Amino acid sequence: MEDMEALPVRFPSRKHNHSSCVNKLLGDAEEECRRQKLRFTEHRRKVLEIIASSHKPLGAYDILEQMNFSGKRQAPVVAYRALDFLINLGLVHRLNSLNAFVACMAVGEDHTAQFLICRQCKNVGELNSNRVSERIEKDAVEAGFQVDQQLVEIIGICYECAESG
Amino acid sequence: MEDMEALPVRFPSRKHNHSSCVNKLLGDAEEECRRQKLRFTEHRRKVLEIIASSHKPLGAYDILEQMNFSGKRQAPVVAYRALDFLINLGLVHRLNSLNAFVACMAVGEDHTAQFLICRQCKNVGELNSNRVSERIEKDAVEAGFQVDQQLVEIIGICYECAESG
DNA sequence: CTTTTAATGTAATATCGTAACAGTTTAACT
DNA sequence: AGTTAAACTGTTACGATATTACATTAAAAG
Repeated sequence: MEDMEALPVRFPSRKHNHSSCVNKLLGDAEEECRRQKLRFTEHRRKVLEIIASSHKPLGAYDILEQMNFSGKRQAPVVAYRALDFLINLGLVHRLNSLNAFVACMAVGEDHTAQFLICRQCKNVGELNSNRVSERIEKDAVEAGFQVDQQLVEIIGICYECAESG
Repeated sequence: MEDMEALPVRFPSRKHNHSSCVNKLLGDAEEECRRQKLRFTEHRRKVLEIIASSHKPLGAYDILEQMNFSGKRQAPVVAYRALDFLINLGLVHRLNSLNAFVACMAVGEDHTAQFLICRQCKNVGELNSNRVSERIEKDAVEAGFQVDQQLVEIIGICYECAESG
């Protein structure tokens, strides 16, 4: 029997409002940190802001470049530390096929992120399909494997790029 | 409706015969190269041999270390060139979450490799489930995304490790 | 207000991967 | 066979990604 629930797909449209989605994410971060009694420091805020301002995946060194407030270049470890923090909070995802990072588009929804990576426009969306994650879980278990973590990255062409040739 | 076909799972048992699976793979490689009129050179053979002799993923530099025949250290690019070749032939897979490489366990079967990575024994198996790949394909298409390539890595605990505590 | 925990600054280094280019081998074609 | 084109190799250098280690400072807890 097919599961007919709607797919919670999120792919960034070309014309959506960036600043509002950045603000939303920063708000979520603050709230989450308050709840968990974690510190939302300047570095962490800045890194989240940088990542959220792009739906294209950014490398750690790209992020680092944009952290030159006060003209001072930060050491790599600064970016990596903030990224680790944000990833643990579920606010940022790492794309293993690209060694790059994107903001989460479904904060707080307890999803198993599957990523849609457009190889033309480089935008990244999330296909958070329970059907996919359950299928993986079931088949792995059937194979005698106990699943802790799933990593699904789907490379192809997004709707808008397909449209425009 | 569920698809009831058997899962073609392959997870290396602790007691399987390595040398026979290495030989099989080398044989497949030779045959495939003959068919496609490609050259199965010394480097390529050696790299395949090294990878096939381990079901644990090996980094490019691990492989390189084992290429010291004639006491001479090879340059990294030597390993990467051979790896590219073997990957294109479908004889070797790259694990993006580990920056490492494993031998294919289903040569010539036209599969969309999904990897089972045991975080205890570090062995890697293939769960080549059409149900999974079709589910991903369908849901992505439904989301307006045209899939070129799937990358699925499943991290957890294998059967044998679960058994032995 | 002191103790402890968490975060930062800084330098060095490890790990992974590629570019560029000259030289050599192999295959293909007269 | 001799010539040409394509593929592979050797070598150097470098670029990109990520972590370790340790001293210092800031924040929270008691």
